[in-house]
Amino acid sequence: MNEAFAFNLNHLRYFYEVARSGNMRRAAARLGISQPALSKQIQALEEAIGLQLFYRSSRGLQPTPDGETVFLHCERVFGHLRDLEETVEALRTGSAGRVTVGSTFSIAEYLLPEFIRHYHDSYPKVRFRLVTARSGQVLQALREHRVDVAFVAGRPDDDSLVTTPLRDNPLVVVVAPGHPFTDEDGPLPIERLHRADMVAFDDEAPTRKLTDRYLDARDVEPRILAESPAIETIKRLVRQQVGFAVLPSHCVEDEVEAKRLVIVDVDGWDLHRLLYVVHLSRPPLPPTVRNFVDLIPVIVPPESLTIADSEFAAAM
Amino acid sequence: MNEAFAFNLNHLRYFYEVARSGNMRRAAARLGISQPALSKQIQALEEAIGLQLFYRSSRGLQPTPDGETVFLHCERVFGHLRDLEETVEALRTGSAGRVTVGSTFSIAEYLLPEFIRHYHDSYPKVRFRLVTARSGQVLQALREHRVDVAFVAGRPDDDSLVTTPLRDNPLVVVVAPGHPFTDEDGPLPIERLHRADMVAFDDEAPTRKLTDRYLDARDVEPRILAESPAIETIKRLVRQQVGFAVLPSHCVEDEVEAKRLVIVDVDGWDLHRLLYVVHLSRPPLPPTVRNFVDLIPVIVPPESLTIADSEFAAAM
DNA sequence: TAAAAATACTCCATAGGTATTTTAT
DNA sequence: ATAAAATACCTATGGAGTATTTTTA
Repeated sequence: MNEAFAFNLNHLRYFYEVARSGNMRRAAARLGISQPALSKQIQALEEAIGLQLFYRSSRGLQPTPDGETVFLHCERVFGHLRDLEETVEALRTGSAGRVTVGSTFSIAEYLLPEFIRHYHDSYPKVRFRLVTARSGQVLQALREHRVDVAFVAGRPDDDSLVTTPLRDNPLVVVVAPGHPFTDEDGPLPIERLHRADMVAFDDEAPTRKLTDRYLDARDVEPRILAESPAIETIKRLVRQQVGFAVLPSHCVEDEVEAKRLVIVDVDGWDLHRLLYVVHLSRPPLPPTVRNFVDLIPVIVPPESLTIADSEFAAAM
Repeated sequence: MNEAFAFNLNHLRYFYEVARSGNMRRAAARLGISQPALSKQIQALEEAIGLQLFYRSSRGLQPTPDGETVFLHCERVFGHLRDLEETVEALRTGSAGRVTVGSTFSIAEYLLPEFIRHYHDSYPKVRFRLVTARSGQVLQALREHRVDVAFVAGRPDDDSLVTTPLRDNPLVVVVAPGHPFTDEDGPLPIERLHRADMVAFDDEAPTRKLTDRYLDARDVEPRILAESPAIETIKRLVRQQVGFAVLPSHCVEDEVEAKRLVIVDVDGWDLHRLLYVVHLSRPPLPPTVRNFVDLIPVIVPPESLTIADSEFAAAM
């Protein structure tokens, strides 16, 4: 079945050192063991593999031709073992390896590139894999070890997970320039959203659920003309004047800057959620991942923490 | 100085098997050890290299990314170790390796090709190295392990050597066709060699010493016109009518057959020596060499053994 | 609750140590 | 006579066993 090796690594190390020095006393000293111990192990090796490996004389030991052959093989085996040790060392220090990140689409698009670039400056040999999905799926991947660390919106209620608040992430009402909401003088009363045309995430998306909840609590029920799981699609529809949308503010920064979208100042609007970095509480994070997580610049206004968070958790 | 490895081969074997089967119980069974023993060793390995190698769950174990990396290295290391084991196995059975043969010029030229071809039929993967020198040098090479086996003329008196008679090897008087010795009607009286022109080995050669002794004992002293260590040179000189020579009979077979040399029937001529296969009594012969020696076709007429032999030994 | 791994403990095989003998030049 | 390896004998470590507990799905 699964045969053990006839020899072990110490046998080979000892043999190698004796072959190199041709002298048991010296070899034993270099190996940090006694001469008789070494002598015995060399004999044990010869016995185990059934070959005479040295010519003995009163001047020391000289490898036989068979010994020379074994010697060459040892060099190759040791070479690979040193490779393995170096790899292990790199993995242990986190200077090499791979980090698999799971993230929602929006975080992957708007925050991760910066985090990865930042980390990469310090650890250029570590490679990245990115898995994007909705928060729930990302967390499932985390639990199944398909990703090392997850970026999600809202704190998952699972004590096998370690969650760290990452960003306060306001959801804002956006419309295209020229939309009736933009005519308003002063803040838009929230009632104006009632029955208004809206473009929304599909109803699996946590953001959609959160938004529905928030509007419902304020007796606002928009007319949802279009649904999509893709932010880019939603933004495009809004720009086509299909309706308003509620989107994470960081996802519309560029368009607002370019005046392709407008954030509507809805009276009393205060919809937040927190973005979280999440990893498993056990086993301990591998060093690469630990380093990555430690280098993420966390920016959370302290006052925004509890309320928005609990509200979101309830919506999950 | 010379650092031990943080792990041993069993650690790697165990890890490998667990990673393959994802199940300690099964892996332990395949490895022929108990589950707790395996569990402990896997933990010891993780401890030793400082990396978490598996995700544990109640459904078994799954390698971490670091574990996967180590796994790939294991495969390479095991590949080389299997190579080493196969090589050792081949050397042990004698099916591969190298035999270094030391031989006198004449034996190397006239007998060895046949021996090697014969052996090669059974062991095609074994390579040969041939070292040719005079008997004394060949035996010295044997003592210093520079050759595995020696072919020499005459039994060396050294009880660290094992000698096996190989061939009875008559030394014969040869001349070119047309030489005066060939005019004789019936056997040539040995006195005719006295003062006759002769081509001889140089005076370091054992054959020369033996011949000198033999002739001297019979009060014959030829005039040595030319000396050479090389048989081919001597034969060429004889064919040029420079004189007669005393040569090993097996060295002149071809020329006698082709009538380029003639063996002279000297009255009462009876000069023999034995050719020997010699190896060291310790250490035991490596299998390749053992097989080679065992396959040498030894052909010695029993009656020729003792006398010729002792006479030669005295001449050494 | 069932299936798996981890722990607790006991035991023994063996690698290694010291003292000494043997071997070869 | 000397310098080396081999042997004899003892010790202790760690790898492996059995019985049991812990964990998680």
